[in-house]
Amino acid sequence: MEKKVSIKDIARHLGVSTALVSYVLNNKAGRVSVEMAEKIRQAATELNYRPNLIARSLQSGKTNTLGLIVADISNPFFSHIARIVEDEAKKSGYTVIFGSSDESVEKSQALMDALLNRQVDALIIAPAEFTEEQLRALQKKKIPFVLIDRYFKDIQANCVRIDNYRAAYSAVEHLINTGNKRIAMMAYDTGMRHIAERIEGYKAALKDNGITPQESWLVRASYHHLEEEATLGMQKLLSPKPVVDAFFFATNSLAIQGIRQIIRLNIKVPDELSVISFDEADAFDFFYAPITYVRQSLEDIGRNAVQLVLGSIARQETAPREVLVDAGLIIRESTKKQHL
Amino acid sequence: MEKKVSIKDIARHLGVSTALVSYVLNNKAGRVSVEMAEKIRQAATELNYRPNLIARSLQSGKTNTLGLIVADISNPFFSHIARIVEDEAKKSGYTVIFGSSDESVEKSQALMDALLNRQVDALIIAPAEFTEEQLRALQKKKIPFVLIDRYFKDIQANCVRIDNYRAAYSAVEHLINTGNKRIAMMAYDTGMRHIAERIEGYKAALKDNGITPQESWLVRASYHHLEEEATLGMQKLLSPKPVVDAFFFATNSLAIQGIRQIIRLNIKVPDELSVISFDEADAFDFFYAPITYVRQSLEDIGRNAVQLVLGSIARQETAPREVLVDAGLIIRESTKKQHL
DNA sequence: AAGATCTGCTTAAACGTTTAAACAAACAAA
DNA sequence: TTTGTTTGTTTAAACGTTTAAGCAGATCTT
Repeated sequence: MEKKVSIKDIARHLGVSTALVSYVLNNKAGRVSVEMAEKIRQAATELNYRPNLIARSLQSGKTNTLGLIVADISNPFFSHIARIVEDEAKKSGYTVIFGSSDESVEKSQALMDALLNRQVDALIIAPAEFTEEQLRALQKKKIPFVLIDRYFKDIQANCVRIDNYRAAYSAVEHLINTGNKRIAMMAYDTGMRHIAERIEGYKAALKDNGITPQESWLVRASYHHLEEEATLGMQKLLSPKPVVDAFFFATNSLAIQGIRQIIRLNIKVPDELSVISFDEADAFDFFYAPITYVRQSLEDIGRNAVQLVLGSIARQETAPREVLVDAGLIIRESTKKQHL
Repeated sequence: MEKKVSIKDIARHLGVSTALVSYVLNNKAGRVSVEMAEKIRQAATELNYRPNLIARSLQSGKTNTLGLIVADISNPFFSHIARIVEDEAKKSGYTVIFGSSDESVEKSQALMDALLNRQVDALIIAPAEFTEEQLRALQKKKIPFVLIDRYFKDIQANCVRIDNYRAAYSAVEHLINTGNKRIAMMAYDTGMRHIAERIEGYKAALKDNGITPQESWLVRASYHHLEEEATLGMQKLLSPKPVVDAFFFATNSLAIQGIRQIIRLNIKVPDELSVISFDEADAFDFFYAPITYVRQSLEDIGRNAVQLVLGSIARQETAPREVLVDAGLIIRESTKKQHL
């Protein structure tokens, strides 16, 4: 690593003070002569000066960096958001450091520590379960942050999300309207509110249509043993022949696993089983009966999250804002029963 | 943002010097009394001291941060690598800042500047086309970096990749062995070497088997107009009926677009058309004829990249190393012609 | 008893910026 | 002419660390 050019080098090179150089290079040159300014700028390019943002940050207390905490950056849902966040942040001169919590309290804590030690100006977080305390700690330290996708009942914080209850309700309603009665749902085995509300929406839609939700219809799978538990759960309801008319998946990762089973068991969609999922996936288009899904605008989520949190930074303290983004049902073959 | 606790605060609190506190907290305590050390450590936890890594970095000249530059973090290929890189880096106490170059020379340059200004210790780069100069600049500045996935003929640098020629060759060979003669290929419209070598491998395999590659069989699509150009290119060869027996896609993003067309045109795979792609995708499993693909281990790529670049940091200057990771053909339905 | 060594701690400089305050010279106002 | 203001620049401190060097006091050597 070659010796880097600092403001000091420019100053020495021109025989002036570092202060002057700094003023010019930051355009805070209220009272610098035009000639001097020109000379300094020229020397800067000549010597190929690059500001050391670390030094700047130490002095200013701002890093112009956002920390992004998601469950798993390799999950397309989150990586897509990451890209939006990146672009939106860049517009305001911010850089993004990311980390995957792996839905673990400990990793989440470690991540936050690492990001905060690096003095990120704010955090964008898709929080893992049982991390309320960590969020409260952020609030106590007055670190601006915004939650995305997930949220907690007893945490008042900036949050960008959809109305999960309503989205799930309409999805299930659609299943009912297309002639399904025995409707199963697969959800993560978690108490997280976004999932809980999807389940509530599912149950409410059933009840409101005179269907009594059966406990056995609700398949739970844990994040860390998704494949096994999803497989097992699906088999119970689908093998040898489906005992339900339809399946509603609470996330796309669950749907991917679930549909793998549907393929393996050679169940005909939608005739033997209607299918609906949350979120998008290329895979949904490639299935012979393209999957109907609840679309949430990741663009809206990412953009609003950045806006919100940059706002919080700018005007110091603000009452937490909650942004609800739209979610819509994209209806396709997987919910079109032939006999209708 | 509440006042943060610094080493100075601990020192004042105990009436000792900051040096002593620093020595203890860094376990460089060769000559500190046990009682004092204990007192300091206790005060540190009591006051909830968190080291300011920015300050540490300024002093040490190391940020323990890696910059990751990919074409698009929302592309599963890259986001998967990002996750591996993240995990592998964390093992050595490193954090990752990422950015998407969007296959643009300018964005790539801007990204590098941004990352270097933030004093990242090294870069992991999937370089965009025509960025050779940028890489040479890095070499001149002696910034450690490692290329992944892509590489240049005239740049001697650390690099982790597969043997693209050979991988493509075997893929096409497989198509030939399963009875295909007129074999088309879709590739990005780029001179990038990894793509060029895949094309060479494709042509060589044809020639070696007595098939003369037709120029019209090679469909080119640009990154920025992928959808239109891929659509158009596919239609020329497939509509109204396929004039080729098989299609070989140079990347999974190309395959996704291509297969969309195959679905739209209702072409039967593999009977009317065999299909093979590079890289994995959930979508490949969901197609009625699961897609045969060339698998490269993203784990190997990510892990080796981090190892290589951390090695470069540690032992200052090293001759560039090139790591070839394995690639294997995963054979499935999309290349199993019925009449064989 | 005098020097040498060890022990436990402090001093102070450095990393590369920013920025309030000071200052000298030039100019304007009275 | 004196006083005041403006202009262009410098000084110096600060941000939170690390770390070489220094320095007393205690302990060991001979």
